[in-house]
Amino acid sequence: MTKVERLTSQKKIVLDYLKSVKTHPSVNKVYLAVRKKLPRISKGTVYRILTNFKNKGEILELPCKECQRYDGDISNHGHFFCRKCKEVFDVFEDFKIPKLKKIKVGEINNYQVSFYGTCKKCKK
Amino acid sequence: MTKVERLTSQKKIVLDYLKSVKTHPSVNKVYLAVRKKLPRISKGTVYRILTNFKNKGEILELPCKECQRYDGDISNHGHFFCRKCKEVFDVFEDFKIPKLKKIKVGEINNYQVSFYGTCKKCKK
DNA sequence: ATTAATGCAAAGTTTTTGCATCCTA
DNA sequence: TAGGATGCAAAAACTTTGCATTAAT
Repeated sequence: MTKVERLTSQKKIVLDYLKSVKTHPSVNKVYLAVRKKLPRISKGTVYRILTNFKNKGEILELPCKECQRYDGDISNHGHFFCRKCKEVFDVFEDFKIPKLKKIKVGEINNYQVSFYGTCKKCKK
Repeated sequence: MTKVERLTSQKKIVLDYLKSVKTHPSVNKVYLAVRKKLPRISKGTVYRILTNFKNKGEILELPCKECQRYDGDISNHGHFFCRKCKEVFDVFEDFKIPKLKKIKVGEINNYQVSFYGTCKKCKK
């Protein structure tokens, strides 16, 4: 028998919160916000729910603060992250990012394009 | 007197390693690799050196595994990360990523474009 | 000789996990 | 009422930091 996922009030409230907000909250921010409605929720649950929604593609995890991998090649190329095997591949296909040094929000030093999906090996 | 940075053998070997390799090693991978040449190097030093090179723009930190912020808006838009105030902004400017469902390395589910720089407020 | 950088170990932080209990389907 | 999800707390994992010592300039 295949496992059937349940919709709990914790999940509903976390998702409502994320969908209602225009900021990009951290795990802790989500925890603090949700706790106003569900004072007994635990951080472990918030972690589990966020991971769950992320895996289903209902929310995005942003590539920001701490990132665990480094690249000595700082030339202009993208990265492909395989969700299955966690491998990282370079992407040299050309994608046109406008050479805007300044966009509305501020001045750009550099940018990165990250692709997520399944690599050829895992696809088989 | 302004502080003058020194070039140590630890820094040289870490950078050589990152520039010589086509993979995207984690902090721990770097540590293990470099330790073959410098058996007494500590992990703390590797962290310090990687942060140092990253800040100088000599290496890239990739937006991969765990990232601390989430976005309930999964529509197609980019993000701008201010290096100063750590704020995150949405970027709705249009950048043309080819609608390739399959590129050489695998099948894409989604992608993100991340910009790094200084936001207007911090620029002043 | 100065003093920046390292190694070490301890402290701090973040994330995961085991398990009894709760509650959705 | 079966078993997926939670709350709690402990463990694991990851990162930073203080300080004595080393070594680049």
